Amino acid sequence: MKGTFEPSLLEGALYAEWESSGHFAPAGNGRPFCIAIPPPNITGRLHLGHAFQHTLMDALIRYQRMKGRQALWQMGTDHASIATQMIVERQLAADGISRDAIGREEFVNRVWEWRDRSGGEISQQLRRMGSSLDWSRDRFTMDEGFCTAVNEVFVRLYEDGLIYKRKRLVNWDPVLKTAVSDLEVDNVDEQGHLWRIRYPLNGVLTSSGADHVVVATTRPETMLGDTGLAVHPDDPRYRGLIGARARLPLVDREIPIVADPHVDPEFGTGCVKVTPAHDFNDHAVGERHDLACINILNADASINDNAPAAYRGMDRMEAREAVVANLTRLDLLESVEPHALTVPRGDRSGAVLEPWLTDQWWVDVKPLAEPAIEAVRDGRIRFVPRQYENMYFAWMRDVQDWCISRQLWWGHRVPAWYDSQGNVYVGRNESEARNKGGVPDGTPLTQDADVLDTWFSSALWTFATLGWPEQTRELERFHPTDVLVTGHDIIFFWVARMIMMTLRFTGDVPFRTIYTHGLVRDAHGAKMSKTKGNVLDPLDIVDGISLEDLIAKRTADLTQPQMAAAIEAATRADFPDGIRAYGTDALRFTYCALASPHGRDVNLDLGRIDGYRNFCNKLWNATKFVLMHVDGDDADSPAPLGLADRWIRSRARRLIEDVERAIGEYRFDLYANAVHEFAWREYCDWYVEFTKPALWRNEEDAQAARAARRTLLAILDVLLRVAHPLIPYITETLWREARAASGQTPGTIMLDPFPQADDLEHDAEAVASIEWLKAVVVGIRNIRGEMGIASRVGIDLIFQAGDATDRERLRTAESLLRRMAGVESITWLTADEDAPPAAVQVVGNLKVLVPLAGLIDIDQECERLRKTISRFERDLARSRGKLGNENFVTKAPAAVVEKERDKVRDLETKLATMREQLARLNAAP
RNA sequence: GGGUGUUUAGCUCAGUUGGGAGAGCGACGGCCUUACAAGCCGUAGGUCGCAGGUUCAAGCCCUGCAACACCCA
Repeated sequence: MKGTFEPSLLEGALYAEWESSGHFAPAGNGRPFCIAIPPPNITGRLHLGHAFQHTLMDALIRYQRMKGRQALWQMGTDHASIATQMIVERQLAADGISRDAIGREEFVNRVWEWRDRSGGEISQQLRRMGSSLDWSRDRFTMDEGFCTAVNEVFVRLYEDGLIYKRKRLVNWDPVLKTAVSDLEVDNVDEQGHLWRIRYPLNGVLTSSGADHVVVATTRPETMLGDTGLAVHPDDPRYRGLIGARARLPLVDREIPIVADPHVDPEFGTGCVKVTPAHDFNDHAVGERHDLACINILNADASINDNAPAAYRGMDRMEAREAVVANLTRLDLLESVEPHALTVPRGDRSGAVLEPWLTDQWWVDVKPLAEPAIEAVRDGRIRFVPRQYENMYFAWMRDVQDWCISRQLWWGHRVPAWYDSQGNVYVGRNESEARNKGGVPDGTPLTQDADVLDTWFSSALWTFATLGWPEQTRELERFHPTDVLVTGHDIIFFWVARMIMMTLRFTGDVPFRTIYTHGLVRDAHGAKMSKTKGNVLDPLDIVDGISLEDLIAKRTADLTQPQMAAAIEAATRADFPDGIRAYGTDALRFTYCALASPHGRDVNLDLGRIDGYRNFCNKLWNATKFVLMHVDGDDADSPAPLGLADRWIRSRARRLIEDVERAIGEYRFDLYANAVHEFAWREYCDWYVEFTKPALWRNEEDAQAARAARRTLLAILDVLLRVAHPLIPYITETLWREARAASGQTPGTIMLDPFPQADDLEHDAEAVASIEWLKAVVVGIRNIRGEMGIASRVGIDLIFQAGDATDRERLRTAESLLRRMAGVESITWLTADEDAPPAAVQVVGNLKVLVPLAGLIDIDQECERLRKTISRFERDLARSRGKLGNENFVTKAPAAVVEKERDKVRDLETKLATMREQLARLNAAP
């Protein structure tokens, strides 16, 4: 094995080979295991959040594949109706083309062209992350089969009365000129104003004798559509006015004053204007009191002809100024003051949304929600972590009807047709609609112009990707899928709707477990956004990027170009040297290590990635070491295992057990930590060092050397396979080298069985002996470190006291001890023999003495001893205190009490030894 | 306003039916020890947000408060 660890040299070629060999497709006869990828939008590039999610899914898939299951990771992409249409429109606009100019058909063609270009980029990024997706089954939410599924679902829900068309208030985006669902509304706290306006009364006076009432509003322009005033029925200020009439200023319309218990007497003056056509609450009030509903807005939120001529054609904000100016002129404006309010904005366009009365298609969600709630309640679907279940229940219990039509061109067109009288015919296609409606062939029908909400199609994801509505083999085999890995931000958008639709149409759940992870944030915990200029492309971490390129990337195409300077400064501060090439494995390992059990957000810190890249390097070098010593002959010639060999096998067994448990609980952090800890702290730091004496004395003890070589190789093999789901590239590379070195023809680690704990025996005696040895070695190193004894200086070690076990352990481990602690000679004294002045460590009943002569400063050692003694004294006092407490002794479990007694005995022994040693040193010349 | 979560070492975070406070990074000191300086050896550092309560025993359970984050209205 040559060279150093260089991720870029091994990743690309390996993936291409895996893919072309067909290893990503499910194979074998094992129990099926399936994950459907949350389909990335075709709109853009993968971000760090995707990469995080895909790492976790790939780890699960690779693990299950190695466990022998038929593992399918279903690939696919989402057409992302609004987002995609916006992007393509923007690109056309840059060329001076408007969507209206080229027409619907041509526009949709352009989007398909764009999708064919852009979709490839996403797949390349997914491949670079090592994702073992089954590309041969790639799906798209607008491919032919998916369109069939969408129409099928629409028609069946319509026939069951769960889809209906109705004129209702919707959230209207006046920039995109489409309805959006409640979930697509961002409620943003903003600073605005509260205007108090006088509405003259018609023939009555208020209780205080005024000829008008004052109405407070944050949106004065909507008064053009007012059709009433409302007060609380118990509000004494207005009791006499209920049923009376007021005159609407500027419009000169007579409007009634009604009493409604939903009016908040505390807000403003306690008397509110009612605009049923432009406010959800007012709409409800209007319906309760039979008030007229006057729409004053056009689709672009300009004022329409239902308003007085003076305002027609004005934008709503312009109209607001005009209304306020005119009220002022008429002396009807009592006051205006700053006021904090919540403004509804479209999550895509950012535009202020208007409640607007339009014809839309709706899903009656309640009947779908009940079985979906039940599926989670009875445990057929499990959330990990658990707490998201509450959020899910809360939302589902109070779920509102879902507006699924969008006034867009890109998406699934609503499968409904109209004749010239406006009668509607719903069918899987035009001819079915015509037949079912009994419409003669000669009568022209026009299809509904609207498309469906993107989430309507993605709600069918798990079963439509497997072939539904046809009853395919894949559907039978892989559905329900096993686990959904997703962010908590789309539980309502997507997860809940998948559960509802899947239960309805397959009679089963879409998945058994929902693993929700947090969002990936930057190292400071800030949400990544293009506007803030703190986004990172996962591939820039994999491949590295220079500072200047990163700045250029972050400041390109900004919607707010004035931010460029600040973004550049922040980028320079965070990445003074740009980003080095960490490789995919290091990034993946970092993601797993940071995947917390609480599903909370992940702050991605380059320092962490750096550490895990070093870990990959460590694996590389460890393998290099092993292969330097291995020769193919060992494979078939067993040799009795030495102490260290038996110890590391016991440890490897525990590694497998720990990892199995961790992945079963979706504890990717524990998985990563277990691998890291074992590979570095046990295999490299101790076991590799233990083998060196044997390897170097090959001539004298060929058996021991062979046992060491075989164990080095066997455990490396286990380690690489255990780590493979996390870090696929380097493990595949090293595993092949290792297999080749032992004379085997390697296939792929991907399909090699995951190690089984039962193939490795636990040897309690070996573990105890090595733990003893480590305690002695660490004790000596501690003295070396604190006394500044260089490692090249050999030590003439003295053991004193101790028992037969200590002697036996020294006998079996002496050569290891000499090597690990730099020991020249070992002398064993009985407890009553005189030892020369020395620094001491106590291991059980055994004193480990490092003689001072020429090496150690007596005062320094005394100081060290005093420190240790006082620490032990504190511990001892606390333990004695506990044991002195009768309640503790009688009420605590016997095991706990006994443990405390052991501790006291141990501390007493150590303290006695150290005090004696201290006295001796103090007496020394 | 309602809900959920978080608060542990300088930083990022673990802490598994309540039983001796941990890791990584960073800091400090020492090492070019024949796999690895992307390394090796060692050291320091915490009133576990605050105040109560339950218990022989609380980072963990209960109550209240504070700060922060997110979801919903």
